[in-house]
Amino acid sequence: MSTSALPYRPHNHDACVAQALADARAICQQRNARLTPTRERVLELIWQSHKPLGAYDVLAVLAEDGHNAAPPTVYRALDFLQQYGLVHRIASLNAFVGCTHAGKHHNGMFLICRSCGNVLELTAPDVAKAVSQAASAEAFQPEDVMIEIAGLCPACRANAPHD
Amino acid sequence: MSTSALPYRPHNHDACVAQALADARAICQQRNARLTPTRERVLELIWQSHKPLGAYDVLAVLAEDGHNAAPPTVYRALDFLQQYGLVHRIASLNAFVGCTHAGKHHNGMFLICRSCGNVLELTAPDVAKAVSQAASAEAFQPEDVMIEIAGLCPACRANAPHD
DNA sequence: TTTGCAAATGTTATAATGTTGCAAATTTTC
DNA sequence: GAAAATTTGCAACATTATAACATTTGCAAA
Ligand SMILES: [Zn+2]
Ligand SMILES: [Zn+2]
Ligand SMILES: [Zn+2]
Ligand SMILES: [Zn+2]
Repeated sequence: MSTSALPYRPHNHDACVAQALADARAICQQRNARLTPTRERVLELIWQSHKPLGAYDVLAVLAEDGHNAAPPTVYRALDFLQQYGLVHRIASLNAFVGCTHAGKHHNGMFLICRSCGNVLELTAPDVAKAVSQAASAEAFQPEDVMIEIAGLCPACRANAPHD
Repeated sequence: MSTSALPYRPHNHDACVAQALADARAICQQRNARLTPTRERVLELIWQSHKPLGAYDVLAVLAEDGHNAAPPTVYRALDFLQQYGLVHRIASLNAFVGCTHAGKHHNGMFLICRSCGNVLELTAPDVAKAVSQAASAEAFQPEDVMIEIAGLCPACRANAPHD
């Protein structure tokens, strides 16, 4: 069962999603935030795909669910999930992925495979430090750091070595 | 004269634009690319504003020029300018800025002030190295690195210290 | 000069992404 | 239970970007 869209590293993705949802519930409870059914469903949908999911992709699945939702429903849910660090928006793709470090204070850095579309979120302290120093050197006060790297993942490199 | 929209650091912005255009002409000639009037005008408009300019902002100015352009005209010009490294697209803003390192091989890193809207492009070798190492550690082959940092520029920090 | 081709532009329509505003429903608080 | 706050439903709209095809332009070979 599961892993129809082969993720970046093989694993039981159903368990992966279930864990993410459990974490999300815990985080929201701790912070007195309401993980309503719609919000939870949106989070689940985003997690089920390791590939970034667009807002209108989410909307389409909600429609299949029988949920007669309009764009604001999805965008509001996504805003909420972002606010609580449960999903990230990938600006270069206009799409969203589940945060793999939810709850922890972190600045994600995303490796986006241009071939298979999978995305891996990393926390790279060296990168964060270098970015912070570069900003400081300009007396700039960073608040939101966005790092998105498009390229080829290991699997796709192996499949197409001469590119 | 000029500098109606105060840039990040004070300077004669007309000269700044003129230099950028001269550089662009040289780069295009060297690479046998045609910097046509529309392309050059779009580049000029983008340079005239230190703040990122949206495609439809460009379109509006072209209309004022009397140039009855449609969206594809602008997007094509922008594609061309990006391809030759003359402008960058800021994904988090859906907008474009002139490249301050045109011709040189570089990966821009952008400091975007959320208060005044100005953008500073840096080349930070330490950041580039750290990113490259982090990607290597995942056996990922980076091709396009996007770093956009939203925050407060020095001037705006000074104006609103307690935020 | 003319002809032929590729690159660039014009034109129309449409797709994709994201927002505003307000009313109704739900949940929380008192 | 009533009042207040949060969340959702809904309709319209705004912004950003692309597709498809016709036309023009720049350039070079015949
Ligand atoms: Zn994260
Ligand atoms: Zn891949
Ligand atoms: Zn640049
Ligand atoms: Zn500023």
